[in-house]
Amino acid sequence: MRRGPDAGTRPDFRKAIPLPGSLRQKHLHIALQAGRRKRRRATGQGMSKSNNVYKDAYNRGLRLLDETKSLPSEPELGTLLGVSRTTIRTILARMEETGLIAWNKRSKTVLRVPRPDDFFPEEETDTLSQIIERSFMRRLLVGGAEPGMQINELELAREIGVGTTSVREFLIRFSRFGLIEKRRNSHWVLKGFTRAFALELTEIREMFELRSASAFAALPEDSPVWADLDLLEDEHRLLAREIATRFNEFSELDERFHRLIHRASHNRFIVDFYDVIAMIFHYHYQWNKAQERERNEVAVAEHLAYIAALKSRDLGKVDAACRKHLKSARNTLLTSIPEGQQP
Amino acid sequence: MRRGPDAGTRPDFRKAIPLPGSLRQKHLHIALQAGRRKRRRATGQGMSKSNNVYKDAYNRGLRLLDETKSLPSEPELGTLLGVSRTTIRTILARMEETGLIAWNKRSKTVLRVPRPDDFFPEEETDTLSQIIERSFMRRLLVGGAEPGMQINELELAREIGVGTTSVREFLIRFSRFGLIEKRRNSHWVLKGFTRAFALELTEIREMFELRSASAFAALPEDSPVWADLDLLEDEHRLLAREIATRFNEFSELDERFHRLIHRASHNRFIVDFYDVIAMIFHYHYQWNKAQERERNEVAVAEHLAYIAALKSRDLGKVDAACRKHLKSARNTLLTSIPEGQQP
DNA sequence: TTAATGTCTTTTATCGTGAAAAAACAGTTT
DNA sequence: AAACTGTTTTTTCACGATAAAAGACATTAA
Repeated sequence: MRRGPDAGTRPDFRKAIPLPGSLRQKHLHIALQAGRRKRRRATGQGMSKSNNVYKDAYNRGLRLLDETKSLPSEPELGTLLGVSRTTIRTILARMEETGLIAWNKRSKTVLRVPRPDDFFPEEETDTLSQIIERSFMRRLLVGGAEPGMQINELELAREIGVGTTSVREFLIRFSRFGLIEKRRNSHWVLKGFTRAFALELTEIREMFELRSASAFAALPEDSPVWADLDLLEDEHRLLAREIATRFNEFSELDERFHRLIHRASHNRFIVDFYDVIAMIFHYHYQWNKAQERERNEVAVAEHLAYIAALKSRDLGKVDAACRKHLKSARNTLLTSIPEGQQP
Repeated sequence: MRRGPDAGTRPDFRKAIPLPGSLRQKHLHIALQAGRRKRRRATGQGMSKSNNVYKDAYNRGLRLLDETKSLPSEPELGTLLGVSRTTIRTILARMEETGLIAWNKRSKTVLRVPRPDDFFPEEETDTLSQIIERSFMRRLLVGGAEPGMQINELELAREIGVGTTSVREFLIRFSRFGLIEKRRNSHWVLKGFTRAFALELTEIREMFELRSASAFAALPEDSPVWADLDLLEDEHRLLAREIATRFNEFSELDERFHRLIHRASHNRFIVDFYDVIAMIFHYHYQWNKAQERERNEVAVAEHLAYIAALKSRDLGKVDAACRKHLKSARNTLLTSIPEGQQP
């Protein structure tokens, strides 16, 4: 069960211990891009919480300055940026400090247009769980993560440079994706991104999407979803025309399209299940760039046919178009899974 | 929207605040059975972890003493009770202390049969998450928990007498049941055990179980599941005969039966989804005792018909029997949901 | 030499704590 | 009076610390 010739370059797998069950257990380490990432030091006291909410909202707030000569009220800004007034006031305070606005009670006059260096760096705006998820998924997909391996909370936390609580909470949330499993009072076990996983995932996906699609087609004329569908159709047409240069924008469009369809099921379990699919496809797209252009070109065409079928309200056509697209989506996913031996 | 005459005894709902959206948000409080439960005090330092694993294993270990005159090796005991050797040794130490056994290295001789007071009290053997779950579900089902209410981690933690971390982790785990939802950077919202919930749940259940049932019927002759099915059939027959007195044992049998069928799908998402159903039915059975005997009597008969259909391998019969049972299960669930008004 | 026991180390489960962010309250302005 | 700003309180998020439990290593008995 040795890995390829590069096995020596990733030295920190624990020695496998023989188990009663035939599964050999190893540990899942995260290989960090360039040495150990050391977050937050030299603060003396353990820093409790990063202010990424503020930083992210600040960056988004800067973009508002381009458009107007004065900002709206604090509560309005709050809804606009999706944060509380407390955070809005922190943002305004900094905007005043850096000379972007003049702030006096109700008047918030824009003094200058933001420069690139006014923005907080991207990586400081990420949620902790996003950081953890990325590290974890990189490790999972980069290879070297064999089914049956142990996942060690403490080790993960240390390697990513975060507290154990955050890692635990991440793993609990992540467990619903079916890739890991907890042993009571003990470690997590990696079930792995295997062929079996992909097949089980797509089985459910097909079941759910076929049902959602026929529910969609049965929706009344005056339902707002038809307008949404028209908009998405336009976007697909546009993308199809410029596919040579914009093929990497498909992933995002794909998700919006399928979510729209799933929402027609009016079933929270179906809608929520799309999170699993979206997660898998998100990382899969990032990782497997082979024939990306061709794959996406085909998919866009399939989507357009699927949309046409929906608009026809002909359940037979919908079923056929949906099946066809899901089949090729499954094949793309399956071919991207390395693996040769699986019982 | 006042609750019944006992409303005054549960005084601590927060005043509802009017919201932009028409949903009135209230807070979900837990009404504890007899005043506030104060766990762990007077220890000075915050106690980190209860030793319920030890206590539960100890209790189960006591039952072994009835059967033999001497206990097996430590590792063997470990696998038997499902705990580590460390815990086994703590157990043995106490058994020696209380004069239950004589322990010297490999020899562990039973000196006397355990008395009732040798056992740790039941409530000390519960997991923290079980405690939290019970409190939470009681509140949910006892009424007074309206959709749209806020769930406050801190408040829950204080009322149950546990740390916030445990409550957070519970809520994250619980969220996959579709009854609550998190607002980013803010509180949880109760979606409620509504008619809509029950319908969405049963829709998926029916989809999954029909598929599992036909997969089951298609299993080869020599598959071990047929033996399992035979055993379950016997248990059903036995229960049917003594239904007058043992009707409350059905719930557990029901779960085992359906899990066996779902396992035939060989799909982790289908198998895992049964957790949602089991959870709902578990609390539903506890709460709704109306016509319990009659309901269970009918269900046992339906199960037996279902089992016969499976054994016939006739897919048409399987489908019909499965549909029939699921339909009456859905009706039972639906009639137990109070609620009059739902948009 | 295998499988147990005895001992030591590591990991998990849980708490209290503190900063970030939200929410509530109180006072102003229009 | 409605909507805003200013201020205070509460809650969420994340950390380090610690006892329980698991796991690894060392030693001994069969």
